[in-house]
Amino acid sequence: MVSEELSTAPGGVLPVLVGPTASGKTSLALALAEHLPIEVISCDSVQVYRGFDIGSSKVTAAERARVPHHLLDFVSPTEPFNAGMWARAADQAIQTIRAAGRIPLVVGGTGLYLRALLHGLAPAPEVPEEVRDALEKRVETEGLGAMHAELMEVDPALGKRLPEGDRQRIVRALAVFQATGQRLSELQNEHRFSSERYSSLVLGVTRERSVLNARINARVLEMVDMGLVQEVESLLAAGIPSDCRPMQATGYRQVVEMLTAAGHPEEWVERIQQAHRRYAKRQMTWFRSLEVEWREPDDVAGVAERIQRRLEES
RNA sequence: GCCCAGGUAGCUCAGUCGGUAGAGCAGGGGAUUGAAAAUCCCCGUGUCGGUGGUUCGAUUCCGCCCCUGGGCA
Repeated sequence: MVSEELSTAPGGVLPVLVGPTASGKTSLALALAEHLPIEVISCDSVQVYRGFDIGSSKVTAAERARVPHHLLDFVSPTEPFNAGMWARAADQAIQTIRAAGRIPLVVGGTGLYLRALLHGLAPAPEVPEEVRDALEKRVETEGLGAMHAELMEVDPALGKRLPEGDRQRIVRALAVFQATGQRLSELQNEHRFSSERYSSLVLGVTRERSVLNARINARVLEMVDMGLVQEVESLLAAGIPSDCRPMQATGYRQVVEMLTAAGHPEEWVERIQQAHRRYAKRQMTWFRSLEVEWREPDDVAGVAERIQRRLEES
């Protein structure tokens, strides 16, 4: 429940590269390394986990040998992890890279993590798992409606804002109140992502929707060829529970369902492709709300120059 | 060739006792404050197969034609 606040603002411009899944971020980042002394900080909520490689399109060992990557494989799949922890780890990585005289480049598509890094999070604590588990049980026995009603009692502002179906946020808000006696809405209102923790340059790449969809479909097929199912099977065999965080992620969840389905798991590949397409759509919603400077995915020289120029300005 | 059942949204279908239509899925948009690849919210005009007829009015009733599936020859 201890939380160092995310408030320090280290100097220097922080370049960031965003884009939906399969848009070509990784190749662009790798190519950029030919022009600039960059090290990549992965901003990805699944790639942080050890063993979740194929399904999360993690860069290969060979690629990592070419360009140093940070914040990959540093969390155990069963360990609690969250945006605040990621942002703190990213702060560290940025410092380390800068201390070595190199350029940190944040690359990824996890909107909340990026926001947490650039603007911090409300001074709300992490809540003990037990508190949340207890609330989850109550959702099962008493129903979500009752939980929402309770939230209306303790934190009406947030209760009004949250739809009755938003189980995750309702539980979170109640958990914060139980653990600290503070209303999450008040903590959030003080914060509002108003401060800039870094002066950043956010560049983005994407593709026309139909092209992106085709790339996503192809990439999922590649994952299957590379052994996505075997990856999941061996993780499960190694004792990683099927209900842990990363097993809920796009693609992994569908494979788990396919492996455990009693009926006929037909068309599971299509379902994974569809899940990724939908994910890309949600990612785009994050990026549209950011101030993103959009670039062509193959414009390596142009992007390198833009980053260079911005770093010199500061 | 004859008989039957269908032809309505991208798909599967519902429906209109005659007043030009709506669900699921697909798809799209949005939200997002320590689970975020998570969790949630919103969005349904389409020659109702074609064409004639009856009618003030036809996607709906009638005739013919076309297409699909099934049955009989």
